[in-house]
Amino acid sequence: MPQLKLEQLRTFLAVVRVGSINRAADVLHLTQPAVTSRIKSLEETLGTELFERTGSGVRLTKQGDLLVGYAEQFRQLAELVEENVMDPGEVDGFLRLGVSETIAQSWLAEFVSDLHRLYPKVKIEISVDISAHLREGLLTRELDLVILLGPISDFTVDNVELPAFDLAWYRSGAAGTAREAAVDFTKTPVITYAKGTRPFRELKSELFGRFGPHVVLFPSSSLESCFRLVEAGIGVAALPKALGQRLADDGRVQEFDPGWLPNPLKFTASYLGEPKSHMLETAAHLARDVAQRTI
Amino acid sequence: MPQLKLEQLRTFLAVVRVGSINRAADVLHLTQPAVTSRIKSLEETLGTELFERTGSGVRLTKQGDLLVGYAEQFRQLAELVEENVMDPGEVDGFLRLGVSETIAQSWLAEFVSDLHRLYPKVKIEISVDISAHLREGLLTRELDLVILLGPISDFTVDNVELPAFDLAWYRSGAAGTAREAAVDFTKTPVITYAKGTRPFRELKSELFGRFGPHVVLFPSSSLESCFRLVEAGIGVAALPKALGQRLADDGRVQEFDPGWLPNPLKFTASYLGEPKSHMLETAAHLARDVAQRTI
DNA sequence: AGAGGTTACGGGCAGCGTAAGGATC
DNA sequence: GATCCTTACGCTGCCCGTAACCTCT
Repeated sequence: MPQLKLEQLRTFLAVVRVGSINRAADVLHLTQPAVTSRIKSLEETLGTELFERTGSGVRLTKQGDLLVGYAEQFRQLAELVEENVMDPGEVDGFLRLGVSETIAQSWLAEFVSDLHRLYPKVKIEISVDISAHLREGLLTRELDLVILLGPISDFTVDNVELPAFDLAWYRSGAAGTAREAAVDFTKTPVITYAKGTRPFRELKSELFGRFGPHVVLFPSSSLESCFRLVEAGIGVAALPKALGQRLADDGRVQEFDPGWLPNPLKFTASYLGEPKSHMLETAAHLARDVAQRTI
Repeated sequence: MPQLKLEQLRTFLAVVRVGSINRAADVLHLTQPAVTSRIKSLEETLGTELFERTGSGVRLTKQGDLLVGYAEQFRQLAELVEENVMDPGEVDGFLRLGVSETIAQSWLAEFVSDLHRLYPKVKIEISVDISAHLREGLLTRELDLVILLGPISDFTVDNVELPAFDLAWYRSGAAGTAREAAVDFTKTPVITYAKGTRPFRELKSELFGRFGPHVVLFPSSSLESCFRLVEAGIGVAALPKALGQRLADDGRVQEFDPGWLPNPLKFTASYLGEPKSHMLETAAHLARDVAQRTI
């Protein structure tokens, strides 16, 4: 009785992609019975079973496998319409955005603001986490776009390179600190990014190479805390100039030059190439533009 | 807010094809406000005007013209799904069928029965009319499939040739009629198909050539009436053997051989090639199969 | 017992038809 | 005034979420 609906096909593809009705429901922001119902009604209009219901999850039947190809083509076509005839202001959907804290502290607000202006109907969900978790989230399709210490070396992922964050060494700006006193890295704790992050690993390796294993590292999962610790004179830190400059101007911390610096932090905006989404591409490039404008 | 829907695109294409919301409503079996509403909602989801509303009808805007191409592709894709993954028993829709009376009197019932068995969910609407009107109906898209004295020489039309109806001469079977008496075509009225039909024209031309302008023709728009008139002894007629045989067997009419016969009646099952419809193709070929089986 | 899927049921909303209201020729 | 499209409005039916149930590991 009913006709084929694009919504059914999109739902079908989501289920195929994640291999489970339950997880598809999450991705689609629906309850699980709703997804079941959509699939059932699709099966009814086609007069065919699309999935075998096994005990643990679903598996495509022969007919279902056949439909996947057509459904993908429908998707592509809808994508083309969105790109070429649809007013971007009318594009609707969700964008689950994951960002590193460095980004959150610098130009995230401006990026989200611009993105919202371009796609006012798109709901943006923001998660701040370390790059390793963001990478995981992207690959398991829990996130759509991640801005992290990239690139992600996976052929399913497209990476847009963002301008790097130059680092600088900071120590307390308190009056008691002699401005010219040299910092002894074997005695002063070095505050840095959380364990498990690339900057942590690189800095640790660099410090070991230069000063031996006796350096003391205070990793912190909060950038804000890092600056607080530096300000309080607990230790020194190599942190993004883009974030430290303001505090240095206020005299709360001061920059110093021990003669070497960790590498700049190279971020990428990364997203899955399949299924192709023009909005995601645009958003990733918008991130680059905003970053260039801001840094 | 809403997503693109195939139904909207189908409606859009129908409006584009017939150039009017009113006529599209007829074709789609909807009221005219319903079509307006669908188009408006499509325009809203795209954020673009698709039609310029002139006083008399609608005209495509630039954006609308752009969408037509994509909508056609959606249509084709949906068509492919119907052909390849959909159970024919689930195909839904309308089929406006136009047939000549000769067909209606012979194998129409069996054809419709078979068609309904193959596509149980398709609503079939039957019109019986002369071939000229059926041709007109097809070209104005008021009919989807016509079975008539074809073919229709128009490149937009696909014609499937059906087995021809052989004719035979019939006169009354009443006892009073001498079985061997020769028929005088200049004295006996010749009953035949309605004015404006091809058999009428051909027979008239043939009779004039053989017997001069003094022959008397009684055209009738009802085949059943033709046989009644013959049976009552009003005149003679060249009518399809497939229809006359039964009456001859009953002795109500009798076949005779004046030494010549009009050409057999060649029918075709004809339908518009665009938009492509697998169901229509199948139906046309089914008509041929049924006819071959029956005649 | 827990994870994954289906069934049952109530409520909200989209979309249809009827009817009335412009606009253009 | 006729034709064509839009707007207004009530109603129906679809589809979602909640909740309970089923079935495998």
